[in-house]
Amino acid sequence: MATRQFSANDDEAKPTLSKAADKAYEAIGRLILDGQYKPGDKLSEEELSRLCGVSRTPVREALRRLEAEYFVVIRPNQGAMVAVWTRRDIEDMFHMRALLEGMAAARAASRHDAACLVRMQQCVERIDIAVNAQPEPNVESFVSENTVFHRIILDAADSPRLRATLSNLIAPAIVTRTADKYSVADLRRSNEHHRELIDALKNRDAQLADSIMQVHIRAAANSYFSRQD
Amino acid sequence: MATRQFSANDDEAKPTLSKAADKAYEAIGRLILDGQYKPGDKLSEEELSRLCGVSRTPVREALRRLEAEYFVVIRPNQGAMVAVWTRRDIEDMFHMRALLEGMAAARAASRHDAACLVRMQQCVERIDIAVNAQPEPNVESFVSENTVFHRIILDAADSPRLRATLSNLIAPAIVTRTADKYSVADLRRSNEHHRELIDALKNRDAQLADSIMQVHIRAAANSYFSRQD
DNA sequence: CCACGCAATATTGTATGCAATTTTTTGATC
DNA sequence: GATCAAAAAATTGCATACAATATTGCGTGG
Repeated sequence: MATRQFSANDDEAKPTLSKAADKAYEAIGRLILDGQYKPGDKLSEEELSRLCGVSRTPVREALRRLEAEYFVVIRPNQGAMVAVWTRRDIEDMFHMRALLEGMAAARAASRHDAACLVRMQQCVERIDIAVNAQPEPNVESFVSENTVFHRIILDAADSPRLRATLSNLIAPAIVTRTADKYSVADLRRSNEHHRELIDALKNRDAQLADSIMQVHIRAAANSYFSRQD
Repeated sequence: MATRQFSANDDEAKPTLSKAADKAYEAIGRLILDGQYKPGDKLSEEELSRLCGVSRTPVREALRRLEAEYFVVIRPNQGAMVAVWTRRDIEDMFHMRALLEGMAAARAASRHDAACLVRMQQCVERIDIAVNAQPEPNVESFVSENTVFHRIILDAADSPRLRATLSNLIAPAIVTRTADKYSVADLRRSNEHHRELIDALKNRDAQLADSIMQVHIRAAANSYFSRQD
């Protein structure tokens, strides 16, 4: 749909990434994630078009997409800059995610099929491996498997609108997550929530699935904020 | 921000609507709302650029914005078409609105100031007038005042992210509302909810405000679906 | 030395032309 | 007459040139 993970593959199989606008979107997103441009930095169209190897037209389109996903802020006649997220912005996004992913979980409870549960179970097992890796947890693997897990539920919810809305909230969250490390205890508890979720879905308990998911996201928010400030 | 109401004024005072892209956005939005293009219809860039009196470049930008707001669907290399909303799509949007506007109401409960309440009270009174108009309710006035009422709460919630996300869900709802008439009973009940909301906000009861708002939106959804299908 | 205004510069916004892809038409074959 | 292939037409995607707006630097006056 509208959101990509800057490297994870998309909905439909796309033969190539030939589209210049996609290339720009991908490249700019990566530049921001990698910290080449920091929050508040100006994003010059010409500069980006040189870096991306395409003209300004697709760069502009990419910037508009990134604006819709809260990665950049565009002011008329003044160009784009990397969005600055306050603590409250991030809190609000966690809060909204909690509500909407809770809704997704509730819907998934009544719509999922057996294949979903199997795939979710596999995710949980891979997350276990990532968490228990020595000498320290494999955070990268954790994050990617966690993303897949949530995506399975979102797909099972089978609501294009919910999916589109949530995508714009989840993508930014990935940024913040990959940036730092969670404690091992946090990671373990997170995966416990995943197990509970699978059980709730198995029992087709929509209300419970909703609640667990909300707790799950709120806990992630707490973990996120506990370490730094 | 990203969303406009196709005629209602925007956040900041803008001297003119000189921007070609804005003009295109406005014009195309209106063409869709007025039914000149119906759901599923192809939106040719060249045709639109002629109708809007601007070149294809700003038309393309306008179409991308409208895509973000679920008004149009764009398929790569195949252009844009007016989005087709299934009943389930609309239900889902009401559901998401209920959750997020509930969140907004809860936040507003702890943040609002006196001026907010006064303005909301004025809205409610104007809605009363619209509802009781003879020989039949003034639906247009009802819709516009209702929009203002909800906007006041959203502003009081003071969350840029919530505001941006909700804007994309509310704009489409306006389309569906203006299209048909609600019963007088529905309109009255809706305004009763508004009064209850003001009371809850006055008492700084976040939980209650949340619940009332959710009921309010759900009721609107029911009214919407009860008449046609 | 600072404030203000104006010119010079740089950047965004729009129009147009060309390339790439899709859609339609046409015609040949079964 | 139907089916498929290939060419022609139309449309989207991209690059470039130009116009409009904002920013910067300089000079003048206080």
